[in-house]
Amino acid sequence: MVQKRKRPPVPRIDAPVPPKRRGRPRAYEPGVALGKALDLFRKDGFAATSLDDLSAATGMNRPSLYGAFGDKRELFIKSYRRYRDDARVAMGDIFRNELPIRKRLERIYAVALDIYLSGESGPRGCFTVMTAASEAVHDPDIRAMVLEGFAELDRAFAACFRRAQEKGELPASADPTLLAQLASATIHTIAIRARAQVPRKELETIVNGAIEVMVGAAK
Amino acid sequence: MVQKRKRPPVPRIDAPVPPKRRGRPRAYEPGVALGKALDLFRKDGFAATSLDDLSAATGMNRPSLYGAFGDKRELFIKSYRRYRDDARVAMGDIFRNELPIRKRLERIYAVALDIYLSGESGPRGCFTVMTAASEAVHDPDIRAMVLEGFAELDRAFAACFRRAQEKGELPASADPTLLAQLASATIHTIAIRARAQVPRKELETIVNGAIEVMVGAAK
DNA sequence: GGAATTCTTTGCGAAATGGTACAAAAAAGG
DNA sequence: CCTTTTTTGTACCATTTCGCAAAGAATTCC
Repeated sequence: MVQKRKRPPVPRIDAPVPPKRRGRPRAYEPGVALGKALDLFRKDGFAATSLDDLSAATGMNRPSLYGAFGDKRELFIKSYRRYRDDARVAMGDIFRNELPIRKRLERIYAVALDIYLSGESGPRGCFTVMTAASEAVHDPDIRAMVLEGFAELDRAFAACFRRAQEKGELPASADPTLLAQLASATIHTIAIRARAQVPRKELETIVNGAIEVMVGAAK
Repeated sequence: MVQKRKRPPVPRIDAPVPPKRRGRPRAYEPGVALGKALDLFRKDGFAATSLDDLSAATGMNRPSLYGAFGDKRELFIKSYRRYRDDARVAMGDIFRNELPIRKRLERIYAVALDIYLSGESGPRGCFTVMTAASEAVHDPDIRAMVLEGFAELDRAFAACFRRAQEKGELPASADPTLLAQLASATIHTIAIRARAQVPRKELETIVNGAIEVMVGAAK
């Protein structure tokens, strides 16, 4: 007995080290594949995206897709989760920051426009809004996710306005919940209009006007 | 020669009289068939609606559908035109009426909610918004129609606010164009949320808040 | 090296899809 | 009654769609 069998390396919490899986190694990275799937779904929507399209975009053939993510609907749901997670990190800092309310709103909408207008073949809009318009009607699970998405945005905006009110940036008479609904409505209208290829300039005009009404006129 | 061949009946302008067409008579009424097609497209969207579905709903078989309306895309476009025409007549009176601005907005949103929440199997939302989210991205013709729809609504709202301003219901400092964009944004947000089955009560809360901001706070 | 495991590849198949060809049917014209 | 015109009904075609089964390849475990 020369030496005890080499112990498996102590798994560090944040180790990106491949954990020595057992069989044939994957030919794809689940993360990037899911990203490609999300891109496609955002571009064409659920119904108009075929498994062949998804297969081509991810580089995985259909059985692999199926094995990794389940059927088309499950893949769509996982793509949506990914979108929400991405959006959360993109927005999170700004929502949490302690900037003046006006500055904060400006940054939020700027990031939103970046997200909605990105896309090589046309602006991709807001996936939550797109999904609400299509799949959410007939699929209860998807509907629940979309509703949670709306609610989360409403809450985040409301927290912003409440904080601003506490800091005296808004009059005591202002209603944070109401303002939040207006802020969300502005998000929704630019998301939709972006999808119809309204140019960024016009969307920014809408945003600036809305900000003016929300924090300018009320001050 | 007893009598000159009976002249074709003088065509009264609004005569619903069948004009004695030449061949086999139609087994459907184009108007109602188009209405059924519109219902389907609003429920499921373009991609998820098959010609079989359309055939079943209209009672026309596919060749007849094709002959009457052209291919699926043309049928979709004609359905959309029909939707816009219907919406115009439903909204037209209210927009033209000389009611106090607040009353007017209340009525407009009430009618909008009726349109968006109707539908036997779930609320059908706003067809313009739905189409903007899906087909408008890749189809220039459809995109043009959607953009015109947005613009028309913006203009109608702006005219409302301008008129209210002239009548002294709004301060001279108010910006009708800006207010119109807010009013449209409110339309868009309730259209989307309706589609996600947010109950009417909540949508009315959003509407009331928006009206308050637009004409209440500004007064 | 052989067994076990995990993923990939090929290919199939049953169903659905958009669109059309063609004959039969129903009406008017003569 | 025969022709012409227009619409219907049936049947079909080529393609696409989703999903899966079965065999092959790459890797670890013993």
